[in-house]
Amino acid sequence: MAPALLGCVLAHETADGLVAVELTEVEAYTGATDPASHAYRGMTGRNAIMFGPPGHAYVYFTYGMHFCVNVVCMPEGIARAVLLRAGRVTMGESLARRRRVPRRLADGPADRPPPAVPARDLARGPARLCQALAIDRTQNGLDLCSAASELRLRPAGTSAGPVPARTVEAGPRVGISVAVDVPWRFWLSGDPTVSAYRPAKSRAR
DNA sequence: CGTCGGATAATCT
DNA sequence: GATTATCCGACGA
Repeated sequence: MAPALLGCVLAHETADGLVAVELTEVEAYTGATDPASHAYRGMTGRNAIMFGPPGHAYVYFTYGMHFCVNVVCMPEGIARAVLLRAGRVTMGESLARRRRVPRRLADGPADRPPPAVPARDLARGPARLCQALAIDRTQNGLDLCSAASELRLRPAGTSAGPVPARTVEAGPRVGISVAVDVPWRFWLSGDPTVSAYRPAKSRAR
């Protein structure tokens, strides 16, 4: 499922408008067989959506300030999902840019405005992807395959043409402290929107 | 360019 | 009480 999601488009339609992101980087989490998965030790309040029907959004809050979104991808009862790690904004770029709020809000009046965010960085990383698309707890559990849903996933390629041929690479997942060698991170080879963060948290002390 | 510390709170043990 | 599927700004090369 995970590499198959590369090139697919996730779109969120809100009162502010529409933002769409073409997925360029994902990670697979296989629940009961994966020590790094939120569902490894069974169902909890947070991960319940992972145990539900496929095609739904599993959104979680982490590090006290960030949201990340997954696509549930196995039948009801089997908790497996794909984390959406990065993408390229294809629609609503100005809206996505407006949603990126600078971290320092309490600056003196003489301060210059913060530098503009490069377009390639708007959805580069799982929390930034959610920020560009305005995804938070409100979207947890939504059916991504329903035409009536505000948050929709559509297949790769467009009505104007087929899926462009691209190379997929695989490697270890990011930011986890167990199962660090399992190569379940997938990305489009050479794509500039793929996240380039340190492979593991340097919290050794 | 790379590396590092800090922010910040829900979730789980 | 510890950990966390992260990001940003500062600093040094």
